Amino acid sequence: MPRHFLRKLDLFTRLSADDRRALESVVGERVRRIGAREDIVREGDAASHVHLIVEGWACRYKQLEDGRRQIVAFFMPGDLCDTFIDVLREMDQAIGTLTPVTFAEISRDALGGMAARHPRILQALWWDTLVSASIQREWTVNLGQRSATERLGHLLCELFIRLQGVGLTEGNHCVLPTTQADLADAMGLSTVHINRTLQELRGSGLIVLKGRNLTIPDLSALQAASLFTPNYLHFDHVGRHLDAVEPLAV
Amino acid sequence: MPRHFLRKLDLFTRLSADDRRALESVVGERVRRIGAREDIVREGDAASHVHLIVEGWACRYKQLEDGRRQIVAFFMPGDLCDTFIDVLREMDQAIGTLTPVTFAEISRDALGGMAARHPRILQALWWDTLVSASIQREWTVNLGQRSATERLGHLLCELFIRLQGVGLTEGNHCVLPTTQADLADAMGLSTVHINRTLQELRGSGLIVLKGRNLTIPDLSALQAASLFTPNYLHFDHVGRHLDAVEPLAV
DNA sequence: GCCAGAAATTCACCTGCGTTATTTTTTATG
DNA sequence: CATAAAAAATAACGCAGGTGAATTTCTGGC
Repeated sequence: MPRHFLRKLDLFTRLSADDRRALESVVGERVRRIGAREDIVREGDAASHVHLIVEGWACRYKQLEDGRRQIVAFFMPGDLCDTFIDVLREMDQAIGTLTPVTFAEISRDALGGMAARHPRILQALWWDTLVSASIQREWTVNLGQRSATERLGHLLCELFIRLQGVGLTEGNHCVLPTTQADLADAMGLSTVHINRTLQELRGSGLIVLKGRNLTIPDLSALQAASLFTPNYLHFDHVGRHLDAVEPLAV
Repeated sequence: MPRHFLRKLDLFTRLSADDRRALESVVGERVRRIGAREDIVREGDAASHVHLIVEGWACRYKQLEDGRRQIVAFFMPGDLCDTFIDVLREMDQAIGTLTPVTFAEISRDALGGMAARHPRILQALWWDTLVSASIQREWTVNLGQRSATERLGHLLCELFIRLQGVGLTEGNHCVLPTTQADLADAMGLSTVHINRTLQELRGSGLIVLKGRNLTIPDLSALQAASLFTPNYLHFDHVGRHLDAVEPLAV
């Protein structure tokens, strides 16, 4: 069940069969499925559960009083939301779906218990949490300094490489299920300008985007154009590269 | 020595005298002082130490290849940088001083050992880490959605309340040691526009700023003008309010 | 109290992106 | 397959904030 999640943790550490079994059982306990454009967690909710995205995309967002919405993070299969959240009392932002989503709802006790019994899993959860924080910082850089083209290009690089990390790319191609309005809310740009910017990226041959199908013909070219460096994703902890990760047994 | 830090943790939990002594000894082990505009940590450094700001201000920043700089976080006395960082291999951003800074350099082993022996401290460190992450997310909202005036007002609210949390305000007044260029780099605006925006905030009576001296005559007015809500700082975990925190014994 | 460099301020002009509105295309749904 | 609703694309115009260049005001060191 937590196929993509296990694959992602593999980027960081080697989990034992026992670890894997424990994870699978905790994750399998309570799995739910909801439609697109619904909330998994609302602002102000008690911080009681951790959620693992099994299928589909979601986002963390904050809605301002006057309606403006900022997406502060995208969640894709394999992503854990609010891993160690139980220390805080209530959620300060909401988590909503962008597509229909299947997710596992994990109680703090179940997660804590497992972490206590499986130190490598605990270590991997920390890594995942720290990487999320690192991504958040990079978003700050992205919104603060980069032009619309660089900014959007940077996001596409990040999403593509993260999808690669959980095995959801095929060659230089992946599925990008967000609408242009979602991208706009994430990048602090208007939908009109997202559209213009996508045209520009298309025009310069850096991306091919038809419907939900994204192809990046030359990832390093897009990276260069977007001032993107992947170090902040910390995918290289154990000194392996993506290509070197053997396919995950399903 | 870690006076402000202890005071901040007090917002979250009640530490025992024993906890406090342990913290003090770990923090006192290696204290250094460096000048303004120097780096404490450079991008690419091994992630070996944790730093506690004892006096002065610093920031986490990232410099793009072409010279643009984004400040992604401000550090003030009592702030811990990269608490659980040892899981990651190398730093993806740098930490530099804005003023002369006194800081404690804590080895991962010393911190880990203490955390293992003092569960309440561990819990408090988690809280601190999660609050930092929450602040980072709010910065994303700030840069993505708010206008220059709201954005800067929001930052000033946050800094003021954080200073309050470590006992560095007097009434509605505090010291703001940043230059306008620093504020510009943090807010993704030009120095010229930061200047214009400060004038505007002054003109509407929301702030009084002379040199490093900042007064906020009516904090709730500034909050309202900036769409600021303090929930993301999670200062209310134990249900107490700032006013109710007794002065810290020094 | 003087001096140099840093910081703040001001000015004039410009551009990247926003806004509003309309049209076209795609995608769900009965 | 028809239809409605959502998403994408296009267009015209406006403004928030950027740029570059002076100028003035602070600040720290002697």
